[in-house]
Amino acid sequence: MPRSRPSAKEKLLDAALATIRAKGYSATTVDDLCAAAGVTKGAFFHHFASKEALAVAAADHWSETTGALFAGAPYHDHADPLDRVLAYIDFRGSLMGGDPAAFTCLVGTMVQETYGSFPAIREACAASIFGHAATLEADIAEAMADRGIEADWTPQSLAAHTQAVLQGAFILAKAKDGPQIAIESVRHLKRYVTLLFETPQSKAQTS
Amino acid sequence: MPRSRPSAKEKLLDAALATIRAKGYSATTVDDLCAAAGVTKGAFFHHFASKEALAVAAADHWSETTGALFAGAPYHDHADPLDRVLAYIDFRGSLMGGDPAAFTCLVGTMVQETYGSFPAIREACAASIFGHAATLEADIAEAMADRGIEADWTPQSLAAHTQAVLQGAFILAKAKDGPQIAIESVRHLKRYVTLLFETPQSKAQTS
DNA sequence: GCATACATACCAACTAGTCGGTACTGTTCG
DNA sequence: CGAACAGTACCGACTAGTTGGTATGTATGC
Repeated sequence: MPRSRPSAKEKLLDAALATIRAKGYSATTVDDLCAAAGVTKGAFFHHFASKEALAVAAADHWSETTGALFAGAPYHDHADPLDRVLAYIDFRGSLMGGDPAAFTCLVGTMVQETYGSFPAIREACAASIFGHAATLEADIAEAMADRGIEADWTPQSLAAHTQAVLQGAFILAKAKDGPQIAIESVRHLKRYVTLLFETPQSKAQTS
Repeated sequence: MPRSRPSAKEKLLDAALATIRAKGYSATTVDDLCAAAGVTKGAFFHHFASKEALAVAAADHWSETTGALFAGAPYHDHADPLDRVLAYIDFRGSLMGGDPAAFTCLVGTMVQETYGSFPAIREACAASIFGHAATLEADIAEAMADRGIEADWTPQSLAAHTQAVLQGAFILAKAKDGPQIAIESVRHLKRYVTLLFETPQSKAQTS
């Protein structure tokens, strides 16, 4: 792993995370990124074939960065799988504070702007979101098995739902320009998961 | 109400809803909007002082359009307030189909791109989202009173949470480029609300 | 000497916004 | 009545600045 001083490529990727989270993909110019990274345009197009290619690389970089954060987070330490899921939700809530640009999701922001126009970016964002969701499925499945729950929903669908709540919470936080409303939605999510696993036989069915 | 043939202003606002939902705010150019509306640039800047001003007007137009849609929707007809809330959620799910650009939310998309750079747009989007959420609060409060529920959450917070789930569901739908995943999140939301009002004394507390 | 990693100068296309002008719709006044 | 006037809606060529991307040069390490 060559990590002497950060190369132009690494600086550009880090700058992309910060800048695109704050301004969005379309409004972020190549010059913005070069200025934020402290490199020149030549360096940019030496490492990335296009602005679109940088966005794909940034989504992958985001997956790696956040993947490492969650892999090392303490919520995995609980013995009970349901406790791990609930602690994951708490952990997500604990990350919410300060400026929305600092705690919201790069790929959720990017996919909104690009899904119709840049399929490659959309796919990279989808891979990031659902790849992360997949890390929850085993714990959810184990918790269901533990408690003998037979439901009309799957671990995959509940994992996806947690990401929907988080992404939606980020939008509300941006609209309100503060984290409080997002934290409240995360509380609702925790309450939902708690109720799901409390309710005997999962008698709550939906149409 | 002068509604002979649609004026340039109306055509531009309608074009803005469609185009910005598909491409985002920053990637939508004034020329795009003029072409989609079939008017010239002169007409655009005759009616709107700037692109930003159009976005604010478009958010307001969105509020009116969707406000009328929901005001006239059949979910209000249920006698029981909880049934009204659940029918609202079903109604939201029933709107999800086809291309994401056709059923996702303009203001949720716009606020993501603009919250840090265009405060006026952010405020218009926030007003739209939370104004809509507020239309649910009375039914939720009534349902709580009906069932004697004393909870550590408020009607306002549950109403906001429904919007978070919907906004997040839209993001997942865009990432997957299809409505199915969003519909599943809406089912989870309905299950949550059902469980909340089934659980006696709302014994599920969160930290 | 040769690939990699940058830097500098540059360009064609596009961008939001401007500006002088036209067409139409009433209103006023002789 | 009808001519003069006024206000609004709209047109489309234009511009100054920005955009993503390119062409070319150079420094460094193997």
